[in-house]
Amino acid sequence: MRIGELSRATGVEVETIRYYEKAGLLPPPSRADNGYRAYGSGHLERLAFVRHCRALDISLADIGRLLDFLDHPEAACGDINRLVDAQLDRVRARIISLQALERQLSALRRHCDEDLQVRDCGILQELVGAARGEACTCHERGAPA
Amino acid sequence: MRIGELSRATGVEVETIRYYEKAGLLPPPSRADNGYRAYGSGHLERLAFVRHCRALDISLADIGRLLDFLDHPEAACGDINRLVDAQLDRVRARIISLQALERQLSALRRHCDEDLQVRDCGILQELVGAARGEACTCHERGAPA
DNA sequence: GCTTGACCCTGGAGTGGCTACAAGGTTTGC
DNA sequence: GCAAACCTTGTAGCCACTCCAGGGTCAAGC
Ligand SMILES: [Zn+2]
Ligand SMILES: [Zn+2]
Ligand SMILES: [Zn+2]
Ligand SMILES: [Zn+2]
Repeated sequence: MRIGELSRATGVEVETIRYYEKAGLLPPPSRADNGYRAYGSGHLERLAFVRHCRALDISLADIGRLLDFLDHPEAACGDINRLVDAQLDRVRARIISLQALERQLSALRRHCDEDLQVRDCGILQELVGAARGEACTCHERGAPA
Repeated sequence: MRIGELSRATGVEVETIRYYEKAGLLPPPSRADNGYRAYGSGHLERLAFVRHCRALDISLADIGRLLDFLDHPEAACGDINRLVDAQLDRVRARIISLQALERQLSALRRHCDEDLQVRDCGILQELVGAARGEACTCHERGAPA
């Protein structure tokens, strides 16, 4: 299988496949006489695994760790659980901070309905006022996430 | 005001302030004889505005647009409303995709409770099976967002 | 035999929003 | 007189790609 076929079989762009190889997530395939990469079904399965984990927003570093586990089936699996737990914690924290953000943006949006001059726009007035510190705590301590 | 004082007054790191200047969000301040940047209260207010918008996760490019509006108070404000609407849409879409992700990760997490050998870990088995296409659609069409 | 187009290769640059140096100059306090 | 704390510029790194330049390879069609 050449890289274009692997790309079509998995829906992963050719450049991304080469990037994963350079990042150590895909073992370097053998090469045809002309230098073209030649993949087998093991590569396809491994690439699908990587993409499935990426769809779960798992970082490439963590995917590398999971692949190491696959290569060491007799090890203890506790670190896998902890990896998934940490991922879940990150996702939940991000959801909470985005929900807070959504509330702030909704409130902001309600400050202007019509097509006014900028000087009269309630949104901009609110932003300027909040930045001055009136009723705003959000930018005193870092971004929401 | 020197850059360190502005940094302490706003809680924004010195490097970030210089970065904003290079990005065109802060006008270049005047310089003292020794070449040190010398800021006034206008800079402080503008920097606070930038940080407040960043806390709302507005991109630097959009913040630049908002600053342009501040400099043109007689323009129509419709684009401001649209900018905030687009930001809200992005945040809401991201929340929905992260909630889907949270459900998937929670379901995944339930596949292993104990400290087993990797070969028996339900999480890893589930990941491998899903990557093979058993009951998985997530990686067929791009990442969740 | 010659062209066209699809495919492949490597290596480097760009994205956003910072952060972290390196290598120097300046000021402040003791 | 000297160290610590400040300032300057410029560059490189982070993540996970994405795109491009500048080439090589190969099959089909004329
Ligand atoms: Zn999947
Ligand atoms: Zn308005
Ligand atoms: Zn704020
Ligand atoms: Zn387990």
